[in-house]
Amino acid sequence: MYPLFSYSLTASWLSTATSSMKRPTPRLRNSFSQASSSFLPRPLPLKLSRTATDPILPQSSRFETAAMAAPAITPPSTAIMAKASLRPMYALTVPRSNRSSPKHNSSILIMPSRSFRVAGLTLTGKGFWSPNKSVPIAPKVLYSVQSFSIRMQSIRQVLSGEQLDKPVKVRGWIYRTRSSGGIVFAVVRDSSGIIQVTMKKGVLPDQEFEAAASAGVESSVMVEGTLVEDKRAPGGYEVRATKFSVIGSSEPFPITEYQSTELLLDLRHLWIRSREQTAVMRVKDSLLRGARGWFHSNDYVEVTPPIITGVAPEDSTQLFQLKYFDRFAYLSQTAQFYLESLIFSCERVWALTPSFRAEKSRTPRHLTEFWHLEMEAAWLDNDANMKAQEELVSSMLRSAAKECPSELKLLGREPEALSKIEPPFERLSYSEAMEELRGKGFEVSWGSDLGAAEERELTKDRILPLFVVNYPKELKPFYMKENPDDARTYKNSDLLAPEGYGEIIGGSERETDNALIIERLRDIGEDMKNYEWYLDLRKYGSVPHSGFGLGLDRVATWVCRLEHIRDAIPFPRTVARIYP
RNA sequence: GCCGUCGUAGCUCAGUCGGUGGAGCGUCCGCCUGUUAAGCGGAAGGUCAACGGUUCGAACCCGUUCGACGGCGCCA
Repeated sequence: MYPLFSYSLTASWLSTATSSMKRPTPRLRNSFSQASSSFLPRPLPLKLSRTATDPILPQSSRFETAAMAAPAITPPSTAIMAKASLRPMYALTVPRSNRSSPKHNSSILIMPSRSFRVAGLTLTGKGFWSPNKSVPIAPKVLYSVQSFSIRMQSIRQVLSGEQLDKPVKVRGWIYRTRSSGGIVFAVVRDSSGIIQVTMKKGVLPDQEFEAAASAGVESSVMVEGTLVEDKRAPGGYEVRATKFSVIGSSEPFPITEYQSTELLLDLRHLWIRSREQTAVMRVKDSLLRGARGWFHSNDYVEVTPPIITGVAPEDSTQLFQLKYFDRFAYLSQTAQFYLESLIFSCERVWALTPSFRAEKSRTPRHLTEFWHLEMEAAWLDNDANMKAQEELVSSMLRSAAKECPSELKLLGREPEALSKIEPPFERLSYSEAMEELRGKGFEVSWGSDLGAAEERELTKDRILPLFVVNYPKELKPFYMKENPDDARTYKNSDLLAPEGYGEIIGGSERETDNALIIERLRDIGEDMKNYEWYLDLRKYGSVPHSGFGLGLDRVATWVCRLEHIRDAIPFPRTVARIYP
């Protein structure tokens, strides 16, 4: 999928253009808003070197291609985008350099959308841009884009209505068709949305009409036509086609309106085209960007721990074993120990890795392969650890709410409500949680774990996530730090998502006393040899430190209001399924 | 590891006191110039998960196997 506007080079020119222009034309506004204001204008050195017909430009057009060289010219005043052949192109109109030199009128700089490299410089006349002569800013667009062809647009862009009653061109996949004799309605989707395309017999060539009438669901198509407002069209806009072509025809699509869970899982590679699944992927992408942003602005270093390991940090029955040459290795179920060893240099680290659990879990909350977002920081106690967690989570939510409002609405989640989930989250001690549950008629006693039913009860009516802190030692792993206020418990916390979605983060301050760690390892019958390197970390300048692991797919399940975690990941891996 | 449900057309399902298998959607053909999961008419499409047993006769009763799904525990 081509982005509508390209990035850095375009941005640098456009930012300059914006600042020096009095009235940007409406069609350019989007590009300007994407231009980075911090990007300093850079003069582009250009020199014409030869004349050629560029194969990606219309055959009839003859252009001068330019090679990069000194000298420099100033940036253009106006940018327009052109579509040439099948590849979207970007054109920057350079104003006349001076009135006495009409040769330089209507000059265009063209670059392919996905490349930052300049593909060619075109001029109506021959000549060089002078190194010292600055090009005056023109008050209006000097070159009309119409002489190229209609630009390709994303459906989201088309639905903005900017091109109302004007020619538009979209491409995508047929989402649904309906026909009625001389008229065919095709709903076309692309990665950004759906729009109805209407084809009337006689308006477009018969051959193209027939192609539209017989094109099956999921055929990839390219359509040219006029964008009109029409209340009868879903979404309020439709494209009245004047040109229609099937790029890739589709056999009868196996997913119809009636679908069983089993079928959708077997046809996962096709089902992920659905609007819901697309929305989930976009939301997840945005959550991740929010997380990255938070880590970056808090001086965390993103590191890359191994996936193949030789040591089992927790109960080894949960590990996937694999043949590793002449011995065995395991797929990592947490990067924690590796992150702990990295804090002695980087101090604050985080990593996003797949984690693997060979548990035969059959629940809506478990995958055997999931995306684990883990953090570890030196000089951090568990209170600060929890503050980091709530800040991180709310940054992720803010990001999704800001970047994916329509996707969230499609999934039944109000973006405004999501962005209101801000720190502090409520903290409930394990003991308090047990009290509360007993008050609600649960038969639990101190020392029993919080099951799915208990977690649901604690969070079903909440809007904000809930921290449950200081669990009994028996319920948690050996590496956690003892709670000085209550030696029966650890300095740890679980973060439970609201609305009954359950645990999304497990975190703790780490034990720094090797004697205690060794004692606990002996108690659970671990082979000390496997932990030598881990114990080393406490021997050489140990520091108090904490960290946590967040289940990215679980967060996405909650944010997207999904019933099952497997819909939060494109190709779920569960006990029963590794296909497709 | 534990508890539960299901397997009939490409898809979703109905069908059984045991007697030669049905609908809707999809596909194909025909009609329809404003459809909204369009409508109307017609056609094709099935080793009733597999194997074994009971019976004159099994999609249906019994057994075994395979596959899938719902949930618990474990965790993120």
